[in-house]
Amino acid sequence: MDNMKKVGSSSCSDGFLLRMGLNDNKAGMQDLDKEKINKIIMEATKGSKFYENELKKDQQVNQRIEKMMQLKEKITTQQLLKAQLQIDRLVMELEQSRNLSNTIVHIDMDAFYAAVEMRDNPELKEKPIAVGSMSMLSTSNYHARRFGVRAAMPGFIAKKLCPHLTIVPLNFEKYGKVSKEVREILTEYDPNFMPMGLDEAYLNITEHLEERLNWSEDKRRFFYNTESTAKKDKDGINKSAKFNEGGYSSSPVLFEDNTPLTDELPEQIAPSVENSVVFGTSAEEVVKEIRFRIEQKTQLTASAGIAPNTMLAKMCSDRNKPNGQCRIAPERQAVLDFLKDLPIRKVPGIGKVTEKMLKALGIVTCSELYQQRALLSLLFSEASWRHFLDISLGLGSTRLEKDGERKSMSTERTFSEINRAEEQYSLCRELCRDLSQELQKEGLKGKTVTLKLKNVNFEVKTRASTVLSSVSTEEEIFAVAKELLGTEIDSVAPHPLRIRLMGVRVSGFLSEEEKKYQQKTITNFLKSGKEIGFLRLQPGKSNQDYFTKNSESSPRGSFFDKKRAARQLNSENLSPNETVEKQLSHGRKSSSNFVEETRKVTDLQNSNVCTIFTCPVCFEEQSNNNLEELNRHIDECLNGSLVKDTMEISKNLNSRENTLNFLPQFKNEKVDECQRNKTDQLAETDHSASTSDNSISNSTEKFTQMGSAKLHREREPSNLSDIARNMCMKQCLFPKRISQDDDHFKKTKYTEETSSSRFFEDKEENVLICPVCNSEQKTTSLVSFNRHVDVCLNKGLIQELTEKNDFSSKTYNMENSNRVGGLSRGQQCTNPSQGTKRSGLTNPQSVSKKAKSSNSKCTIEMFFR
DNA sequence: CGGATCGAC
DNA sequence: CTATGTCGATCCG
Repeated sequence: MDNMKKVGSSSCSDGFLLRMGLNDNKAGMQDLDKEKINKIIMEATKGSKFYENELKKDQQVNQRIEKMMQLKEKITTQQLLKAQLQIDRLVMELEQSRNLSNTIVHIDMDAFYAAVEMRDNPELKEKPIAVGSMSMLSTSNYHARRFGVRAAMPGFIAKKLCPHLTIVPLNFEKYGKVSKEVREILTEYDPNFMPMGLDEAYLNITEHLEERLNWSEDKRRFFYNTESTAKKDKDGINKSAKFNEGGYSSSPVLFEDNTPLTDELPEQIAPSVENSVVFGTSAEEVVKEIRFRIEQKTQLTASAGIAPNTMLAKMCSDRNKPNGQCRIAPERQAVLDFLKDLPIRKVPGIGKVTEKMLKALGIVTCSELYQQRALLSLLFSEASWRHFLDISLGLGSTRLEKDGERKSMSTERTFSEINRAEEQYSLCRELCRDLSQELQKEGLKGKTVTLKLKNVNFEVKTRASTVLSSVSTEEEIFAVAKELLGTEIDSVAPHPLRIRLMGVRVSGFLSEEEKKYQQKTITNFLKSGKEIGFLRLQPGKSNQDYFTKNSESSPRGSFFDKKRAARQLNSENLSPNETVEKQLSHGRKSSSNFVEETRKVTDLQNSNVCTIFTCPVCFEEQSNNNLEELNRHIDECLNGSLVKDTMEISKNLNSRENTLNFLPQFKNEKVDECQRNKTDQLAETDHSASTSDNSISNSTEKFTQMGSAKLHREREPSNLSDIARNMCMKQCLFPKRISQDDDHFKKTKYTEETSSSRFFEDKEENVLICPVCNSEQKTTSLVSFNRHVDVCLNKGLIQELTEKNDFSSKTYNMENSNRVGGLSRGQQCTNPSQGTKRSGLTNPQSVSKKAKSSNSKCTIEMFFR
């Protein structure tokens, strides 16, 4: 039996192939090798529009990589060392927050759709099949995979790879049913389990495990589904066995992993009970039990991963696929061992592009990802490198977060070329109808409508438009989408728009809070600081113009200018009272809304309930009972005191730079901000860090608030941790030293002048803390201090730092700096944050980045958010 | 905000 | 005979 299993599993080339990701060798002779597969695919692909577009996209990625490499060239050893120090601090914090106390399970049904189809149609067993259409396959069975037939491959190409391939059309209804059956089982182990699509789910079985300890054997006993087995016997249990490929044992077709059930169970099986099996109390046993039950119930097999967090669990479930399971023990070292040689591509969230970019840096495995952390932090956005760091440390989410509110909803359709405008419009309407139905199911309304078009050359375009009141009905959505579509049609006129796909999306949903004050009292309206309908009131323009951003006004033009201009016009033409009323009336449906809003305003005036308004411009509370006064105040704010006021705020924010830059920024919103490259950001980092750490905290707090659309003005106390403070202090020292060495910093001279230098300027004698060894250094000159720092660095103290952190030095051998990889920036990691919750801002770079980005937007338009 | 891009399935 | 999907999230400018 044991033997058979082993033979079964090792001769099961499916499993092998899947695990390897590719089938390069050792496969049966009818299998195609990788080269041959690629050749066939290439022949089928070459010359197609699709392929040309793929090439184009590929080149874009290559350009990005090239850009990154250029940026990398500019990175100095010093920068790298500095980054290394910062990150290793962070690593220590992350280590401390590592949470291994949860047991997360990822369940993944094997070749789900294909397996269901095979189960329901015995004729398909043993044959290579795929589910989908000639245009696109959703999945394939393991037999077909030997020919290179994969999910997301068009059927006609699959046919070339495997002429005998049977393609079964999708039948979601059926899969949904099966999926439900599986979920019924899962919910017993974790009522809050998180399904991911029809064939995957995460469970947190921590609690179950605890309870289970006290369970009697009976509660852990499960019976073979004799009925089903009997049926299978008639139907052909052989087929079943074959379906499971490689002769996984007859009935429960499980446990081909190295701790076969049979080894553990004999004593546990109560001799009196035939046809049953008792599972133990360990996590592995629980998962075996789950898989056993799934198979008994659905005749389908699942793979599973057990680990301390979701990311690891997912990667784990991939390891012994199909019909296998794998566990990462809740120990730090076990996690690191698992990751050591794991290709980054296996990590959820790392896709084709990210893989390629990292590969250009010589990074293929997770441990390399760790080794290059300093470099990555200089080349990628903070969100990206933090995510990389989480990955390389094996950190991930330890709870199954309720999927937050959705942020968008969309629908799209591919079809054969449509080029008649009329048809395009009706298609568009259809999409809007579908979408609106879905939206209304969830009771959602959104303010942004996006139209997506793919032309016959596979080039994709999206065009969005944000309107002032949220939409959800077919008519409302279509009204916006129609405009967008019209603009696109016009833009290629007199040629027809030749498209093969159209999609419509709605986003910008109202939050719960917003939904409430959508019930609009003027008080909430003003306090919320939400848009006020200035735009609509500009004479000579139809409202329509404002609903699509295609009117002549430059899209990047100053919001403020528009708003103010409109506002001024209003003031001239309308009494203050009317102004507010008008502001409240929402464009398009103005007549009905207007009446309604007017009534509300009147109500408001007649009531004494709300006597305090927050001015949306200056944020001062206005305790005016009457709207006239309020309007007058707003007018004043907008016309006169605005600039002054804002500058005061700016000063309050305690950033010299802000104040200095405010005016130019105000006049010309297109600050050089956007053009800064990553290296500039370094300068920025140093710069902000060079002010006192107090000011950093304060301004950070402040900016954060500003951005958050909550219009508080109070100053929050600093809440940076001591560690972060410390880091900021260190930051103060390094910029100076780097600025002497690095051309780039010379360019941004103002940085030094405005802040950094004051640490040194008038003091011939300083006591400075060496950022490396932490000892106090009396220095008479920067040069001598820097010399000390150099010595420290060269001593390899960084290594010590790492080792203190007890980072497996085998696994992560961080040779200093010589490994300077370098890349370009721009790569974004788009993975949903799977990171564990971390407290606050602990990284100077992040501090400055936040402050900076908020800073750049610290114009009046901010107040209108 | 708008547009493009990435990744999951 | 042809023929390469749908969705949500994120990030930059």
